[in-house]
Amino acid sequence: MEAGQAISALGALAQEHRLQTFRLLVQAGDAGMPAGAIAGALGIPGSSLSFHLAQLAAAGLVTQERRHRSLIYRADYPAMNALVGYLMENCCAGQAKCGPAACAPAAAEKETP
Amino acid sequence: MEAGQAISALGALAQEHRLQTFRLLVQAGDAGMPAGAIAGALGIPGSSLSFHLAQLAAAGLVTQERRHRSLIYRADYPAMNALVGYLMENCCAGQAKCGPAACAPAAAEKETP
DNA sequence: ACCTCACTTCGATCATTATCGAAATGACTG
DNA sequence: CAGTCATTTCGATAATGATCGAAGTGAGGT
Repeated sequence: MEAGQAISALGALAQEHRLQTFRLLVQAGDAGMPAGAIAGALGIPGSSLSFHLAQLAAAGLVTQERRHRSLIYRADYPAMNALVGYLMENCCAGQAKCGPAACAPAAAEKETP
Repeated sequence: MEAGQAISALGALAQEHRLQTFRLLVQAGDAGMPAGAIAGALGIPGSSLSFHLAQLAAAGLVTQERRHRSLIYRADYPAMNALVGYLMENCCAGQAKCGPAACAPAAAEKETP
């Protein structure tokens, strides 16, 4: 992972509504959530949420897929794993038992072998 | 970890020079680095670095300790672990093999049993 | 006790970002 | 093929953050 990507991702998460959104999607797992449901859960107007979802998508943290009339958003687990891996890279000069994190729901495993 | 703390920490890391600083300290491990050495490594004026170090400290990501004439900064590993733990909380609705990350150099172990 | 050096605070300027309602888009449904 | 509904784009406003030089602070050395 490059520094610029990491900064984008961290900046995307450093905002109340976007962090809530991302955690919501992380916990939703493979099922994802439609934009409207997220807006409802956070209690913010759709236009505001759309702005935040665009930022998360630009940072590579979420993906979207059309499902009937709704757009389903999902957390991008490989991106999340890459981000924490970047933060902890060469941790403690490699001297200690520093385990990298890894999260992979069933359907995302293809991207993180 | 509370949401406000996580947002502070993510916001603190979402900046080129602060991210570089933090990663430098993560890799420096228990030894830490004096402010002047960091400023030299990044090529930025001391006043700018001081501003960024204050933000990292306010977010709880680094600690400082006086050592002779220098101030030694160190990454706060428990805070880092808590942050990634917060991001991955209840990941995938708990259905998958989601391992939390943990990094602890020798001298920091007391804080993460 | 003074002086020196490492670092921080101050003040001003510039740039980026969050917010929301209204209007537009575009894909499914009947 | 027209209507409807979920979502995005637009435009304007307000707030927050980054930058740097100069001046200040305070612990250590001599």
